[in-house]
Amino acid sequence: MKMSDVAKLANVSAATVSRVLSHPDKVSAETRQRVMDVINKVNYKPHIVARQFRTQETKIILVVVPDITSAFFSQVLRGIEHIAVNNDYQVILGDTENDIERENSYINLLLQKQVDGMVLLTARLDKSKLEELASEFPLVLACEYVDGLNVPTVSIDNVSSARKATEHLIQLGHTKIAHITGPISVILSRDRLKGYKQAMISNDLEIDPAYIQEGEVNFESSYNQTLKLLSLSTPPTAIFVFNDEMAMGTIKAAKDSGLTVPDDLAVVGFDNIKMSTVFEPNLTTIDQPKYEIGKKAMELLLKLINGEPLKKKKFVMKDELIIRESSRIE
Amino acid sequence: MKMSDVAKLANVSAATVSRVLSHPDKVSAETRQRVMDVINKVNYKPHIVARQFRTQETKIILVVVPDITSAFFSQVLRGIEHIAVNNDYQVILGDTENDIERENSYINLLLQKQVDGMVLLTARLDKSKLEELASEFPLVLACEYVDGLNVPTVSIDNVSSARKATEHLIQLGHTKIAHITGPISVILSRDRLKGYKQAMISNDLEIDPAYIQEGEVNFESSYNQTLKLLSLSTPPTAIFVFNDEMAMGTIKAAKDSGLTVPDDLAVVGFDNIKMSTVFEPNLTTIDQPKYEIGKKAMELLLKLINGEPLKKKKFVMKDELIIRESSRIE
DNA sequence: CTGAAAGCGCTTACAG
DNA sequence: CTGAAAGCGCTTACAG
Repeated sequence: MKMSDVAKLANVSAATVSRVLSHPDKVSAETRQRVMDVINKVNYKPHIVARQFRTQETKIILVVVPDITSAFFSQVLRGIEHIAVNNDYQVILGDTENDIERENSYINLLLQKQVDGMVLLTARLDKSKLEELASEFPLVLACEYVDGLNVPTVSIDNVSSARKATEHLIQLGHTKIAHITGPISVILSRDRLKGYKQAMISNDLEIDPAYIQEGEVNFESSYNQTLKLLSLSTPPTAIFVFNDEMAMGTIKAAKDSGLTVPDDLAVVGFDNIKMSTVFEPNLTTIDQPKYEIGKKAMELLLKLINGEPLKKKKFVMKDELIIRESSRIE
Repeated sequence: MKMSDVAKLANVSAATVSRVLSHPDKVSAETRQRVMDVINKVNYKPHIVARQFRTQETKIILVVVPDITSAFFSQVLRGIEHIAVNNDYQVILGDTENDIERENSYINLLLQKQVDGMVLLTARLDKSKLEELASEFPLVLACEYVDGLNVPTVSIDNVSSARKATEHLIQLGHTKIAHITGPISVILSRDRLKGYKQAMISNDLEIDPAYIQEGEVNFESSYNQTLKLLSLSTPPTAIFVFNDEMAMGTIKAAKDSGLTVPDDLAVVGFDNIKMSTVFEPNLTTIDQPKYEIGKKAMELLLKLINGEPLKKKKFVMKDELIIRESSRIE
């Protein structure tokens, strides 16, 4: 059943059926009713790909995620999805599993016009490549970003939030504060490290190079790096960790080493994923507005797609230090 | 830049360019090379929607998930995605957030031919509606299923695994065993409840109606239901809980009530999500082969799409009882 | 091995 | 308000 068949049954032209569906106000009430009756009777559904082809827009956007199983990104994704669906866009999921090759390959969907735009939740590609792409297609970065890149970006200020997290530990009286970073190739890791260093320096605390350990973004890696830190001749009394899942690994390592958190070791995580209030001790962490980041990113993408002007390109969302048991002194 | 432009530059017809891209063996090596040179030089990318329109297949499948932020479903999704991407399919994400209306609306993507097939990870719709849909479109159910429905389905045997979980508690000597179910409108909840009852009955244990509490699929709900159970005049000494996240809520409630797990209360969860080994005490649980379920479901969907015959329709994957601290007697 | 031609099912500018 | 016609960019059956 196609549009011309419906047209015949309703004694109108295909053009009129199309109008009834897409611009009902351009059709007389009487005709509209007659056409709608036929549509309902035969349960006609327009062939969307034909429409996409004709209008040259797919009403599909692509979201590229570094890890779909992450509690953090799935919340951002939900924010994106809500706004997308509310605006009649579908979402194609691009899970890269932190593989830059896969990140790269998803760009083809844009080049081949399979999607109208793209939200990158991971941005490991060349700056020049991204810039070129953004000049040609609607593109928004969220969570991850690229230094000095002139592309719409939504994120928190990772440097200042990491500084805030570290200063919280300093205020608790800690001086031997270690930091377990994420993969240093990722800018988020470098920015959080920067914030840690700023806090240490501005409080006249020495930064022991051995106190900075690079981890991977998972429980086990942080567990191991923590054991390493705890076996130093003067182990730290507090650790700021790249994210919450890793912070749980750190706490587990402390427990397994016979230490109590926060008494023997204070720990601060990052992201405020749901588990941070389930895990014991509850995690002190930096809350990122995950849903809002996704929402904002999708709103920007819609503006780009619709050719609306953007007032500004960098959107810094509000984070918040949330103090819980893993650093609280009773 | 379109195909006919490439054709002109290479001094061939558009048909030949198309063949170079889609059936290179049907073109002479020389011509193929000449065309490829032009394609690379001008960085031509075919317009995928035009191809979709012409071939009447989109190479996109839809996955409908009840909750994208769930640690369980994101693993299933990853299995689906891997097989999809390996077969040049893209995945549109349909997050219903347990809303049957949204589940229903995603069906339009199938009716409007925007996707070649669909994997349902939630199946709350009418049996007849699903059957009708499956007769017309490639459709696979996974995780959730519908009783007596003749549609390809991948899942574990929830009844027997729930029985196994309950019997584990019985073997530990427990007789006062409660069960916190999921929403009873969902078949998974009913099947796990059935398994619980079977285990109790076949071991001559009384099933106290007050020992069966319906929960929602989240930490808080199970926390509250557990408090209710623990305040009974003869509280249970063991609880089998619908899933791991809920089991964590149960354990938290026990702790907050001054009980020790597993000594005062043994707890068994379901799914074996990653957090079940991070949470303390580690959860005894039923492992579901999440990734493999997704993989299998997508493999079946591909067969349906390609018109290959299915040897059977019901695929029961292997689950496993994993005994950890939350029920272990030292 | 290659090309000319038809056609996939819509939408929209144009004419009336 | 409505219709006739063109055309979006490919693929493929057919002919040679």
